[in-house]
Amino acid sequence: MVATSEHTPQRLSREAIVDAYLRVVEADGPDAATLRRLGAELGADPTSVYRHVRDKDEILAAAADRVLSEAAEGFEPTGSWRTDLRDVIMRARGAYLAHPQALMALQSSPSSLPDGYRLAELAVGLLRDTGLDDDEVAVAFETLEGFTIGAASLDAYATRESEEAWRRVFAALPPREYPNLTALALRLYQDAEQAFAYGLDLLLDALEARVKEAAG
Amino acid sequence: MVATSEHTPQRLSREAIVDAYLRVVEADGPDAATLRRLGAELGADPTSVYRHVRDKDEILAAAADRVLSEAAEGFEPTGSWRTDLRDVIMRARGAYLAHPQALMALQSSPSSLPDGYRLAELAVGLLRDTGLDDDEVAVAFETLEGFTIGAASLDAYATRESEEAWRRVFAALPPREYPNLTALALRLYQDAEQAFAYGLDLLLDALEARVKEAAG
DNA sequence: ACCTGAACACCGTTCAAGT
DNA sequence: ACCTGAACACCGTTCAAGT
Repeated sequence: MVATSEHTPQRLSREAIVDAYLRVVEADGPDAATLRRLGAELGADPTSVYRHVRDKDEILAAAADRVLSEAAEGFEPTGSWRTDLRDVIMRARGAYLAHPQALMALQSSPSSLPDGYRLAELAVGLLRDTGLDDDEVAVAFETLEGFTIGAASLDAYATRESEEAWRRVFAALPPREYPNLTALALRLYQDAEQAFAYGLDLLLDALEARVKEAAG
Repeated sequence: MVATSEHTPQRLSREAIVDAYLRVVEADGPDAATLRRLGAELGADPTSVYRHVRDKDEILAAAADRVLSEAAEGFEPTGSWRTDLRDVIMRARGAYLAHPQALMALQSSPSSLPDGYRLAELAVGLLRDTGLDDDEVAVAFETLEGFTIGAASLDAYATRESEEAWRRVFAALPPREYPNLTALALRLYQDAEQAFAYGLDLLLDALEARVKEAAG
């Protein structure tokens, strides 16, 4: 019966703040997650959170930690590096799609997340399993990271309307100067998930070819 | 001697505003380009620009148009789709690295740039030259677009310090739980340009293989 | 016809005051 | 020990007033 943290009924905590942040983003998108809105969500003054976190970036980092570690939950390796790497990357994409702002904030202020880097650890491990040397593993990891995070951030902010708007913009260009873009316009941006999978499989194809060539 | 636009010595114009925007970003980065700063740069009241543009997004779109069309200047096709596509993509990367905010703003509000889509037109044309069918050309274009824009936006905001911070974060993780990430930490983020080129060549390798396989 | 400047509705954040 | 609320230094933007 120690319960030192029990006898003061603390209304706020880092965990509650992260809960509120994730709830707001899932309900109304990343732009709705202002500190004033978090205060309302927590039934507290907007500035109360500063008792528990240094600044907003710390909330985003804590949220990123939770989202990333949840995305890694239940991963089961099959033994095939290609299958497993594809799984890991699809999980990372899901995390970025759901919480682009929290995850992107890590880029500008790298921080040491307690559980958040399991997917990255898995990806690096699987790349090393291929037998490629560590210098190539490093750039291959950066490639997959850039493609995954980059494509996901574009897709996270895209809507049915913005995709349609792009098709219209391209279709409306002067066909003399833009014969290919106008011809292709209506085929573009039909299915972001499928386009990502196509690109990812291209990258995995090429990596597999590099592995065979290095082994042969 | 018509000169209808001459007899009123207009201090501001869309062109002058875009000039000022590009100058500020090149001097002090995208975050410095506030409307108040643009006003100071133009020797005018911060709100004067609203006489010439609807909102800030319109300034960003006009700047994107200029940056993109300049990036396409001087392109000379060699006749090899792979060589030319690589050139086109590297030019697009340069534009995104220099003005990430202006170019990224296009994503959320697609607009019909007068000259800005020449690189996109070239990329689509080169992909069609491979002989792949138009549905595959569409997803291949989206793949290259996502990789190029995504990697460039990450790289645009990265600094020597943030890269070093990431290496330190990964190196400091508990090695029992993160054996691969800690082992690889110091090899990561050494040269963004080289890592991008590696990834781009992987994608081009895979596309070339798809072309051969479709032809054979 | 064009520019100014006060004002508005937002941000994240600080700090003295409350309980 | 924790929370409040006024206040500050910023944003982009609107609109009546000036020349």
